[in-house]
Amino acid sequence: MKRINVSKNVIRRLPRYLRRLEDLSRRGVQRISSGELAVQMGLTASQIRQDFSNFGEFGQQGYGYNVETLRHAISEILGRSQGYSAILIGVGNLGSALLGNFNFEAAGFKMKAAFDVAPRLIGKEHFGVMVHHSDTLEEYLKHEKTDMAVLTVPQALANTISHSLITGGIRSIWNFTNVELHNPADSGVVIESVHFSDSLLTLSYYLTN
Amino acid sequence: MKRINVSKNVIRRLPRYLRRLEDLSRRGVQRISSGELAVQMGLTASQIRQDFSNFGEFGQQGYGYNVETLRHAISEILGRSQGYSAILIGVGNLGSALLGNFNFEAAGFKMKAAFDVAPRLIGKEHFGVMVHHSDTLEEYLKHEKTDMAVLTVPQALANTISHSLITGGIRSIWNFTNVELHNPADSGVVIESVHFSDSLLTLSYYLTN
DNA sequence: TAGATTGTTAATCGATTAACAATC
DNA sequence: TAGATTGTTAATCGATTAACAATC
Repeated sequence: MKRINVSKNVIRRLPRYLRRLEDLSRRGVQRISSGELAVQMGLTASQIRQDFSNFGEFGQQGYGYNVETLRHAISEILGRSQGYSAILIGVGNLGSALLGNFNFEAAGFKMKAAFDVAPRLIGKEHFGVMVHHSDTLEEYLKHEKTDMAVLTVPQALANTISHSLITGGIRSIWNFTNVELHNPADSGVVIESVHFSDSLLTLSYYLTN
Repeated sequence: MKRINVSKNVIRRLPRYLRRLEDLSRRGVQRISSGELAVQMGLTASQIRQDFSNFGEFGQQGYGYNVETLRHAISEILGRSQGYSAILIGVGNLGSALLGNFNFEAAGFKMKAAFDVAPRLIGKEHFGVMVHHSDTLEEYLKHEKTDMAVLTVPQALANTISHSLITGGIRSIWNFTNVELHNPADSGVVIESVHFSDSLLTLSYYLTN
């Protein structure tokens, strides 16, 4: 695999390809051409072939792509079989919703622990995950190498906890706080933010204009 | 305002500008140049001026931008004062999290009603919002012009309900189901999807590569 | 074999950056 | 006034699309 400087746009399309391929696989489709995939996804065949060619050669002339092979390849590119370890900070409504409904396993993450300050939660399992007091977070990180932290704390705490996580050696943060986290350029920590309000305001723009 | 064909990239940046300007406003900053804003946001001054120029002239030579004026202008461009009406379908963990924590008012939406099928919820207020039976959705839409529906139902129901919403005359759908909704090209319905798993897989990619 | 479709090179299109006259 | 900074035009860069030889 070459993978020299793959553009952000391409990377953002990979999960969409994966979702479509999983759907095709589920429906028993065994092969697909870039042309057909393009129609289904509202892209051009050229773009699809260009995108894939960033990572290798997955097709066959005259045939197209084997759905299962391609699905697996993209899954690997996205690192879904890496078995990353995860924790969640902030077991409120949203934190609970993620613990209870979101399939972390399917994305290749193992949810190891949760953290909160509410006495009623601490020391108990919540959706199968043990909740610890937030004060023990730094100690936890010292002993448990953790690849990803889901951040679902109140806005006021966002950067404080983010700082603890980064100095504690976390490798990435999935940020739901709607706060722009401060991340030193040299930290190497990956931050991916889900900004609900940005999304809704974008919708509002299209509604208005 | 010209607004001839504003690019998607520009539109996606607007909420970020707004967030930054609100922050500056809160901190009492009264004016800012494109150069300073660029440093704070990790963009170029050129890009910022280009972006704003899509919508009009908000600055002043030799001075820069008045924070409050600019904040208000972008807020209006995004339609935040339009007072849109909203409903939410699917009062599960995630639906509840949004009803309870997300500030719809701040984004210019009034949450009018919620829908679910669980008997324990129906007919009661949930975070100040009355929950109706999903069977009454079509009837509701006939009588109440509704600008936006938050879709937080299980995946299996996503496209069925989405279809009801579209035929019922909804103007937009904020989709949290992680399902690609089928939307007839001529429906004119705006669909904005928050794909949690796409976001996490993107994070996973950066972690892996 | 003939038809289909890939991976890649070349052409085009669009977005970002640079430059600068206008002017506060 | 001089310095600062805008809005916009021009230049550059990158991403998408088109074309096509290779080949299954």
